[in-house]
Amino acid sequence: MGNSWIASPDAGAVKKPKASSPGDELIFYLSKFITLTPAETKGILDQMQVRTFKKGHILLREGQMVNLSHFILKGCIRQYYIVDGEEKNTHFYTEGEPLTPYQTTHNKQSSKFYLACVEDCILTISTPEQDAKLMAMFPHFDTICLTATEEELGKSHEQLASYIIKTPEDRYLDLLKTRPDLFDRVPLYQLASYLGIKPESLSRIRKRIMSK
Amino acid sequence: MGNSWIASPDAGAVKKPKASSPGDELIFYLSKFITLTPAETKGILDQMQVRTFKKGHILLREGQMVNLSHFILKGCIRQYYIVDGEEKNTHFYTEGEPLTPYQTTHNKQSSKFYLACVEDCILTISTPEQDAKLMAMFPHFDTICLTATEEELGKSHEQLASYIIKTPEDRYLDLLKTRPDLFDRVPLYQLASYLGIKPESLSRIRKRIMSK
DNA sequence: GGCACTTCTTAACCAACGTCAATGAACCGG
DNA sequence: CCGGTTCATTGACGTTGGTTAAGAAGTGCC
Repeated sequence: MGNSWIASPDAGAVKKPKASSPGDELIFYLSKFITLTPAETKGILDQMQVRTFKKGHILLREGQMVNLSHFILKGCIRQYYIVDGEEKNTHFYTEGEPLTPYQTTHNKQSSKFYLACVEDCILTISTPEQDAKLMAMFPHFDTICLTATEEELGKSHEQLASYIIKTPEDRYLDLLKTRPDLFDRVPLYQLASYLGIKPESLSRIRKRIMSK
Repeated sequence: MGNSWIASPDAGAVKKPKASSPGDELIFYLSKFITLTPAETKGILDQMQVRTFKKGHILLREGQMVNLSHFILKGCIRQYYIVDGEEKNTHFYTEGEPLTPYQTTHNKQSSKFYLACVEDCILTISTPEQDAKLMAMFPHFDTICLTATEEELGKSHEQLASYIIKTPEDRYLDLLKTRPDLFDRVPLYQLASYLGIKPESLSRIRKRIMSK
């Protein structure tokens, strides 16, 4: 609603050449790990391909072997599996997060999950070839990627631990604290499956908490 | 039992200079990602520090800021949190797996979990400085690490998905299939917490399955 | 406005896990 | 061999989540 970046009414395909602000998000992310020279910053922004996608657009389907990497400049993307005809959400990615299909890229396996836009999205897009080009341009770029990936792995381990250790109610309260924005962007029934429960149970948990 | 590698009776501290077979495990692991030249193989093995640890030895405690990396040549290590005085196991690492304390290393945070030897273990040990030295010796070593870390991240995402999607019974059956060795090495009550349930529930699940 | 669709909530009933307590098997040390 | 410890199992009972069905609130379209 009222998002000035979404100019075109058709789904996707609007190329955004190094516009002023969207690239900043990516540069900010990278500068968490390394200090970029102006030349490097320019090189990255010149390389950068940006596209918009409409709410509901499916970036990746089960069985596909797409291996594009994305970085979210604006919007929200959910990862989900379909089990017995039911969507099970396992991740919500938002602004400033990288999105790499590891299984597909390295093991030449087809994807087991879906990726879909929860809202209108602005994403960078890069092929493995483009990534390799950037690596070649900037010698220490793979060190950045290693650090970033290790950070993601640490987060993933912590999240896994929270599923083993905590109750769904605990996880709901955690999510309220750590990612309150999701409650304005994602319907509750999708967050329910992310918490590992059914929408009816989430309702009961919310009711239970209210009366405390 | 009858493990000829465990020669010394005291906990840890037995340095094993590039002995014949234990290093092979590490070289095999690395060769999954890259073809090593004989010189590289020798360099890695020369750098390699190996120590044995006795069953029950705690490698890392909650609150510590140790940042040693390990690679398991022999044995089994469990990662666990202590919540309300109870141990909650979140990972079991076995032969041929790397063990890096990401949070501690990068974010200078103290560890939230413990690492303990389930059995007598033979591990490589390396400091961040030694890792950096290897990186400097072999230009593409960080690319290997990136690939390995991305693979770990993919696995972690899949495991997280299994907790969101599956029932404890499903996870028990999965574990029987994918890591049957754990049932000979790890007591059931520890596997129970790994499956996200209490030992009593695991008993009931096993009984339920028996009668089918 | 009226209708369809989506999303969230509620209720009743059942299945599964947690809790508490007790039992028994296997193992270890003296 | 005995006594203590660890580990797995079982039963009774309470709590929580799943299932099914229904309804209410909000949204968009004709």
